[in-house]
Amino acid sequence: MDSGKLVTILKALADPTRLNIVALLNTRSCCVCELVPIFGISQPAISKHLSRLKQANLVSETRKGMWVIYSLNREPLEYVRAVLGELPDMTEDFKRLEAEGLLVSCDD
Amino acid sequence: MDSGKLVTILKALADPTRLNIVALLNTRSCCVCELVPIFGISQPAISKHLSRLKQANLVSETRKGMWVIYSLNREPLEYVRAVLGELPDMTEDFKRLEAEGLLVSCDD
DNA sequence: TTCTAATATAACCATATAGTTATATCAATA
DNA sequence: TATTGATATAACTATATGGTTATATTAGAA
Repeated sequence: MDSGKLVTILKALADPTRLNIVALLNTRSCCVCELVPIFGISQPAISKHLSRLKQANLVSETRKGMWVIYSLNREPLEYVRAVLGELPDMTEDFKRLEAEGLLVSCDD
Repeated sequence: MDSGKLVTILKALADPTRLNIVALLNTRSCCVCELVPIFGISQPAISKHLSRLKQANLVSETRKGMWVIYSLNREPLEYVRAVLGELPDMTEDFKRLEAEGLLVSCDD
């Protein structure tokens, strides 16, 4: 399990404002100036949220004249769904831990 | 979209240690004392992580003598997968926002 | 009952996060 | 070129987070 990539995406999603941005962008792409009045927080705050989403590859931007249009990338969402739907089998890790003496037995 | 419930689960998952605990518990249930040496952090740190997971209903505990055995609840994972797989249609919200004059048009 | 082992909670600390205001950047237009 | 409007970045602040050590709780064993 690529814990790092997954954590980046999960952290990006784990905020109500960003989650709602994702939902809005799922319906249609928006520019920054549209999102500002919707959420009632400052424009820099929205920009930072979008930057966080972009860093997780959850959104893409295209400049259109004065505006920057953000749109949703669904692949990271599908990645999360895939990993959570089929968590890795850690049996081998348990065996390795046992071999390393890291696995305490507690009679369960 | 119940943003609050989803955010609680996502925040609980958005940490490498907790994500790995979830993966381990997916393979088999563990007591706290097994997890401590695996992650190389203090017992209270593990307890706090488990408490965070429990608060999101991602794990259940049963006491077994001196030990507390933690096991994975898969329902919250399925909930996340379901929501991310079918994000709500926000078309009505866009209409409402437009009616409230909150939707700036930027010619896209 | 006393002692020991497993777990949870409290108090604390350093860093991350989400917001703010001020300012810089950049594209369109006068 | 100068100005304006949209967005990004910088600097800052308050709170949340993830770790620590110390201590309380709880169950079993002596």
